[in-house]
Amino acid sequence: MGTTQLDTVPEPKYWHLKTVLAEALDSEFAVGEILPNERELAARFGVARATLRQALEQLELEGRLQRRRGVGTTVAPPRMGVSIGSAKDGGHAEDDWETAGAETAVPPAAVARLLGTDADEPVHVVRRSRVTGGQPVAAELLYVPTASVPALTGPADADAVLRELQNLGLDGEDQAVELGSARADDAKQLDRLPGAPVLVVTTRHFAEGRTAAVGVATYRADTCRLTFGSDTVSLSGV
Amino acid sequence: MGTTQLDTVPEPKYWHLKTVLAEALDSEFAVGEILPNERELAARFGVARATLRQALEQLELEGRLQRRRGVGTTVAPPRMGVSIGSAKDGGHAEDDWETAGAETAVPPAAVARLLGTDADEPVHVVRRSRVTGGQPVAAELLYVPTASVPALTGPADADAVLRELQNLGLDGEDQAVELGSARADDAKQLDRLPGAPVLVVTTRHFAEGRTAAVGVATYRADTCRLTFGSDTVSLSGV
DNA sequence: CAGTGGTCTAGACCACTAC
DNA sequence: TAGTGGTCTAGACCACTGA
Repeated sequence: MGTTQLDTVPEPKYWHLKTVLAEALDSEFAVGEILPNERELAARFGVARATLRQALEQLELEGRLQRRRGVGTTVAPPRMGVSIGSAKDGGHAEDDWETAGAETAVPPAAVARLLGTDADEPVHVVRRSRVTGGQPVAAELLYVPTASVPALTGPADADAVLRELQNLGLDGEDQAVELGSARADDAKQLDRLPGAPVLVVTTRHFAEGRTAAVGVATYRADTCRLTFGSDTVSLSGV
Repeated sequence: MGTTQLDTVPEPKYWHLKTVLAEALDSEFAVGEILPNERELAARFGVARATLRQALEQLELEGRLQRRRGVGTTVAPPRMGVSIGSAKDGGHAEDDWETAGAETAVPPAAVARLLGTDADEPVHVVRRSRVTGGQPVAAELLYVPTASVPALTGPADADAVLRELQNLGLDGEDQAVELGSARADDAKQLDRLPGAPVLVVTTRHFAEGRTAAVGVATYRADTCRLTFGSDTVSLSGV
C-alpha cells in the first residue's frame, strides 16, 4: 500500500502561509490596499503572530508587500526598474541624482583598497540621493581621492568635486552588486528602518587607466530592480 | 529638565548585538572557525535565543556568517566575485556552467511577457548550474521559444538547444538584478534551505533585434558579489 | 546518539502614526 | 489616544548532521 505516498517533508507553516498569502494577493487585493493587521491575520490562519510575521517578512523581501509601523501592511506595486549601467552609449535622458552634501573623511578600508589610497588617508566624500518616481530609491557615497581632483585644495563642496571629476574625462566603469543591510544613515535617507535589505552597488570610475573614484550606492531591495545594459524602460505596463 | 539629553532612540538589542558580534568576528575569529552554539551565545549575552538569532540572521545576510543545521555557525569567507555581464568583448576564459537537463514547459507569465510568447505556449527550458571555486553559486533556467530554434522539432536535449542558440548569432543582452527568495528546487541546487535570499538575474538574449531567449539565474546572495563590466577578478586577496 | 540550527507558541511591552 | 508594526522573552519540539 501507498508506496506512492510521497510523504513530502513537512512544509514549514510559514512557507505554506506565504504561498497562500501570495495567491490571495494576486487574486483578491489591489495595489496599495491595506491588509488586515497582523494579529487578525494570525488568528484567521490559526498561527502565532511570529509565524505569520515570518511569512510577511518573506513577501516583503520579494517586494510583494510593504509594511510601515503605525500604519499597516499594504500591497506593493511591482518593483521599478532603475538603470545602473550608466549610459556608456549616449547621454541618458535625465539623471535623478541629488547631491546632498560633501565632506572630507577617511573611507572604509574596503574602499581605500579599491582607490589605492592609504588606509588612513582622507578623501572627498560626496553624499547623493537618487529619487525615482517621487520615491527615494538609493543613497550613495562617492569617494574621490584628493589626487584625482588636484585643483581642489582642502574641503570642497559637492558640486565642485563632481565638476572636477567630469573634467577628468572618465574612461569607463566597473560595477559589483551584493546584498547588504541598510546602515542607520542610509536607512533614514531611504525611509526605511535600519537593517532593511539593500542592494549595494559598488562602482569604480576609471580615468586614464586608474581608479579615479569609487561610488557605493545602496538601493532599496524591496522596491528596486536594477537594470544593466541597454536602456531598459520599466516593464510594468507592457 | 535636561532638554539637552538626546535620549537617543533606544537601539534595538539585536542591532547592538550584531555590531558587537561583527567586531568580534573581525578581531577574534578566523574564517571557517565555528562559533559557540546559539543557546550558549544567547546566554552569554543575556538575551533570548530569538533575539540572538535576529542578529545572526543579519550577519548571515551580509555574508559574514554561514549557518548549517546540525552542524553549527561558522565564519564565512569574503564573498566571491562572479562575473555576470557575459563577455561581450572576446571570449571568456572558461564558462563554469554545467547543463543539468532540459524539458519543454510553459514559462511563468513574467517570462512569457519578455519572450513575447503566448501565456500558455510551451518553450524549451534548459536547467543549468554554475559552480565556482568548487561551490554551487547559481541555478539558472534558460527559456528558449521554439520559434528561436526552428531546427529543433519537439523535445530536445539541453546541448542541442544551446548549440542552436549559439548558431543564431546572439547580438547582445540585457540584464536585471533583484532580490528574491529561493524556490524549493533552486534551494536544493544551491545547497540552501528554501526561502534563502538570492539575487535573481534576468537576462534577455537578443538576436536580430528580437528576444531570442531569456535566462533566469538565482545566485546565492550570501556568498556572491555579482560583477559587471570589465573582467573583474576576485578582489579578496588584493 | 547527542548536539546543532530551524520552527513555533503565547504572551508582553515599545515606537510610531494618524486621528 | 487607539491601533499598527517592531522588539523581546522563555519556553517547546522538530529536522538534520556527524560520531
